Amino acid sequence: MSLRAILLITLQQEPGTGYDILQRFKAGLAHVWQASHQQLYRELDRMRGDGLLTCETVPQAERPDRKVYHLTAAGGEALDTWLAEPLAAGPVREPLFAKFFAWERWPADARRRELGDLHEQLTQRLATYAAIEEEWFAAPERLTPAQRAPWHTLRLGQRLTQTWREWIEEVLEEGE
Amino acid sequence: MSLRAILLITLQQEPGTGYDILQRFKAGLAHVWQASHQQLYRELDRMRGDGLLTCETVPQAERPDRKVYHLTAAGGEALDTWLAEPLAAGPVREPLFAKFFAWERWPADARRRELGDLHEQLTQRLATYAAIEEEWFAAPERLTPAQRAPWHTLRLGQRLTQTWREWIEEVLEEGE
DNA sequence: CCTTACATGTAACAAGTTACATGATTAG
DNA sequence: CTAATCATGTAACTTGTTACATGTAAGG
Repeated sequence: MSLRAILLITLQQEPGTGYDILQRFKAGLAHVWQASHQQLYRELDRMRGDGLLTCETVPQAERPDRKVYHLTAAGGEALDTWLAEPLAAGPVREPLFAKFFAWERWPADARRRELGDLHEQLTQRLATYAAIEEEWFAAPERLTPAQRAPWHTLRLGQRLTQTWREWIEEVLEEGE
Repeated sequence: MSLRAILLITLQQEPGTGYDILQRFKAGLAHVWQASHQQLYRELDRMRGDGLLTCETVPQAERPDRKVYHLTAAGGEALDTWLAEPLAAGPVREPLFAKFFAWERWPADARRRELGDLHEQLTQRLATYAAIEEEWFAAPERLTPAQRAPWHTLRLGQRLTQTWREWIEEVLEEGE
């Protein structure tokens, strides 16, 4: 259901094609959601079949037709229903943690390399977050609540990433 | 591949049946991995088919036979291969964040209820973590590295949970 | 010449969920 | 009587990944 909800939210803000939505994901929702184009096209078609969306085909010269999807009234209701009911807690699945349970078999050099690489990725992610924050949320106190809401998600992303990074540093220090 | 790796690790520590593995998940691996019994039985059978496990059927009176799975040499190699290569970063998918991008449509009371419930769940989880820590890791400085490794995963779990909880408090405060 | 942007899809597979099914034993 | 523990599975479905497929136009 989550992908559906994401698509309902995206299309409620503005109608668009599968391709458009992918671009929006890359631009602003990347730290919130990722999906492949195959998933999008399949899901959009199903949602149309379920009456949540309508599809308007816009022919183009020398290019495939654009299929612009719009939210229907039923789609809006489905979104409101989803927003109203609390989300079920997802299952815990942390593959990296599994390696810690096979510590003796996990070669020390592979471990240092893997944790080091991860540390670097997290550092990079923090830089990306900082750039997004500077560009969009430079003055959070002057934003409306609705504008500040996405900023909150960014802030949590930052803090979780920092927490991870500190932890990696500690683990690496210990196995000096 | 991750479920496979988890099963290889679990069975490398000690052979067992699907049912045994589920119990072990509940006992000690719950903050690392969760899987349903259907997933286990299916995956164990496939792994046997791929030569990673052997299956010894132990008949029992008045109960279904126990199917005890053991790691084969190929299974050990598969595990070592998995440990040696770094994990690919998983995609980001945080359904709760999506609601923040539909802030105006998200009713304030539903929001407060959902965040409040989540806060409570996280508090409960922290209590569970604390109990596990007291029971198994009371004196971490006296543990061997291999024994301390699972403790690290618990520590990160604690800190991530705390980070989440603080963030929820801030969001709730703001929408007073 | 090569890559990126534009714009859509099919097919097969892997992973995970939900529902259904069986059947004895033990504890409350 | 009810629920939990032991112990296994099948079937249908949803979700997500990977590989394959097509074709133009613009920019370096």
